[in-house]
Amino acid sequence: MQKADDSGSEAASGSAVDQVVAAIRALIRERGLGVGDVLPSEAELGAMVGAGRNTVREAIRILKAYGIVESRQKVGAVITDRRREAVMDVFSFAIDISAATFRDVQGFRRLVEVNLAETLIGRLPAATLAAMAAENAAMAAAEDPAAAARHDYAFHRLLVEAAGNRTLAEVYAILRPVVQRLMETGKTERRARDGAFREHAAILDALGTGDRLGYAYHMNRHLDAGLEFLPEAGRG
Amino acid sequence: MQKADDSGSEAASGSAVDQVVAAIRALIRERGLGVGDVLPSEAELGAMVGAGRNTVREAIRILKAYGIVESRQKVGAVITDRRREAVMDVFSFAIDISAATFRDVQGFRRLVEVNLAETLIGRLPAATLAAMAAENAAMAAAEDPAAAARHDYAFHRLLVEAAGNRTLAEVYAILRPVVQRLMETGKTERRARDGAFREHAAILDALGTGDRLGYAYHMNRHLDAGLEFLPEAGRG
DNA sequence: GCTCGGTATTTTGTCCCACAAATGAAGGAG
DNA sequence: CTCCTTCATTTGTGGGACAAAATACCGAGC
Repeated sequence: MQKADDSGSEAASGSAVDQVVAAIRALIRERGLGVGDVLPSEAELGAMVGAGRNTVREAIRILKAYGIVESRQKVGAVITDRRREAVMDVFSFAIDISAATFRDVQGFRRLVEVNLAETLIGRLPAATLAAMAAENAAMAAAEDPAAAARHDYAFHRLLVEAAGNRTLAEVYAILRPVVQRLMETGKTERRARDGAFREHAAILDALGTGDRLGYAYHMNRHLDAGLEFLPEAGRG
Repeated sequence: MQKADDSGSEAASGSAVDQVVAAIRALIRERGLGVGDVLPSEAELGAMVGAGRNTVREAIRILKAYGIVESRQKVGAVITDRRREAVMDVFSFAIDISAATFRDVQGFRRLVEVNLAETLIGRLPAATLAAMAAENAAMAAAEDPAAAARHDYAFHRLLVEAAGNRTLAEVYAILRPVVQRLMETGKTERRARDGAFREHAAILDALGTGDRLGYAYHMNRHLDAGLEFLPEAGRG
């Protein structure tokens, strides 16, 4: 009864569910569907691909988990874009994020943030600098590590967004759960939090005075310090 | 999709599937399950929560989409942590392609690739350099623009992957459709393709001789040239 | 003619059942 | 003791049924 072996369309990898996902992807692409458009009903999709409704439902369930569609009864599966929320949900699970992931993401931040000086210096509005200073002060004054981490992240987000590149900003939004959690582990000790505050201040100072070398130096130190509280296993 | 995560109980207002997801989360937390442990079978979970097997399957499907579990027949759903891959998969889904997007992505590439010199110079294996040269030659010799674009992208992928940062490599994999399409439009004219070939060669030369300024100069020029064939609208 | 309310219909949500496929486990033959 | 066969368990897929929700439609009343 299964193995319709439908040729012609996406020869997706393995399972029937994956094939349906691929078919829906193709459908979205070919028909140019965007946010607000509705997918065919589950029964229709099943007929199109030669799959049962259960299989189609599991495929749609994947897309829902991805934040790409929402389904409403009587209407069907509507295309949305809540992918960032989905990412937050993914990392809200109680599983610890591996040290290797932390290191890798921090390495990515180093590749990007340390080199932002060229783009930012001289082009950074005073308002942005002031906002960053405010976040830094709020971080130092925060009650708990989670709040401090939020302000720490906000500081860096302002920095990154000031570069004026949307792709970069979105990448940082994706990485936010990992980055912010790492920041949180680095805020439990008073000493470390004070160190981050001083590093932020030095970074701001370098940005204000146009000191590129100083910026790179302090940013490098700052990102290194963020990894200080990770277990030593799994170098990256 | 709530954030029950820390609260003691599992209120789980929403659908039955959401309740099962919450129950599994609670199970993972309470039993302290980690990577490698297996969840109870679908039938057992259904009995525990009072839900049908289909409902349980959809809940597990969400966790699979999140990269939290993998299921193998006869064994069951084993806990893994492929969340990073899952997140990247989410964002590789559908990217809108407009002139503004091209400009933005190219700007992101500039932020990253121009500054890779510090990381790469002196640490780039000869084999990688040779592979990049081979891709460059293949690009120049390619029959059609699409093939040339594939080799162009391969050249840059080798460069980026040589930095040894997984996050960066995965971000580039996400951007691949956009980047490669842009490369394709820049390969239709013979003159432009020859220019790209020479720029690649100059980049390789600078990498080989450790000429950081030369690398940055040529990479900047190269990325600029890639935008030459875009319509003028929407400056960045 | 227009508005309000009830009915009809479509579509998703959940459950049950059945069987196929995979695969680890147990048991038997050499 | 080892290898092979058989078995049992669990996921994978398909089909059917009914409930719930929400839109669409149609008729009654003003």
